[in-house]
Amino acid sequence: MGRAPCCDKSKVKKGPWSPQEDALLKSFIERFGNGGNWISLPKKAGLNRCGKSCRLRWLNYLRPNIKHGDFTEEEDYVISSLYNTIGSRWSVIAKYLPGRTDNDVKNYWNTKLKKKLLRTCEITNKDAMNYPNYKDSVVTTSISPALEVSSSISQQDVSSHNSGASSSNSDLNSSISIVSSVDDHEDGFWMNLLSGSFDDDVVLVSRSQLVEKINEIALFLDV
DNA sequence: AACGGAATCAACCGCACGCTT
DNA sequence: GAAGCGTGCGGTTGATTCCGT
Repeated sequence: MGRAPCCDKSKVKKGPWSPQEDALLKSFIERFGNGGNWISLPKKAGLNRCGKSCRLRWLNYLRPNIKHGDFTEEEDYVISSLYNTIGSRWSVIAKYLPGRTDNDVKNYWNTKLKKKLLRTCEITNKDAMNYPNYKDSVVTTSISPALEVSSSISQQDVSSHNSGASSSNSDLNSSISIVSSVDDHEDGFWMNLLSGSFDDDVVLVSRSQLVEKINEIALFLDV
C-alpha cells in the first residue's frame, strides 16, 4: 500500500510565494503558532498551499532572526570542518551557525564553498609539483577556528556519521580546515609554505605527505 | 543590445523516522 | 506488533539572475 500524499497536489498552489502569502503565514504563526500540525495549518490560515511548503517557507525565510547574505570566513571554517566530521547532515551543521538554515548551508556548500576548497586544492597540488627539488618540510597550520569547532560538537553528531565512515576522516579533518583557511591569500601562503618560512604555530610535514593529503581531500570531496 | 552558458537559491520531492492508535 | 500519519531531512529541480562574448 502506497503512502497517502500529504495534500492534493493538483489543488494547492506551487512555486514562489507572494508577499501576501508570506504576510498571511507570518501573521498566523505569530498569533497561533503552527498548532503542532503543519498539514492543517494552511487551511486555518487561509492559504492554498501544502503544509510542507508552509513549514519550509517559515523555517527558511519568514521566521525571526534568519540571516541572509554572504557567509563569513568563520562560518566557512565551521561548515567545512563539520562537513568533514559528520558529512552532509545540514540540519546539524546549521545548528552551529545561528541564523542560518540547513537549506542555506546546503546551497552554500554545493554552489560556493566546495568549489572554493577544490580551487585551493588544485593550486596547492600544482605548486607542490612545481617544486620538485624541495626536500622535506611543508605545511600546515595555525590552529584554525574550525578545529576548535570540531572538538566542541556533540559526540552524538559525530558518532552517527563515523559509524559509516572510513577511518581516514580524522586525518582529513585538519587538512580541510587548513586549506579552507588560506584561500584569501593563497599565493603568498603557498609560497611561504613551499619555502618553509612560517612561524612557530605552523606544523611541518613532508611534501609527499602534503601531496597525499591534497589527494585525499579531493577524493573526500568526490572530485 | 542580444544571446547563451554558468551560477545561484527558493522550493519541491520522496524517503525515513518516530509517535500515536 | 502493525498500520497510519505528521514531521524533518537531504537530494534535486527549475526559475531567475549574472556575466562573458
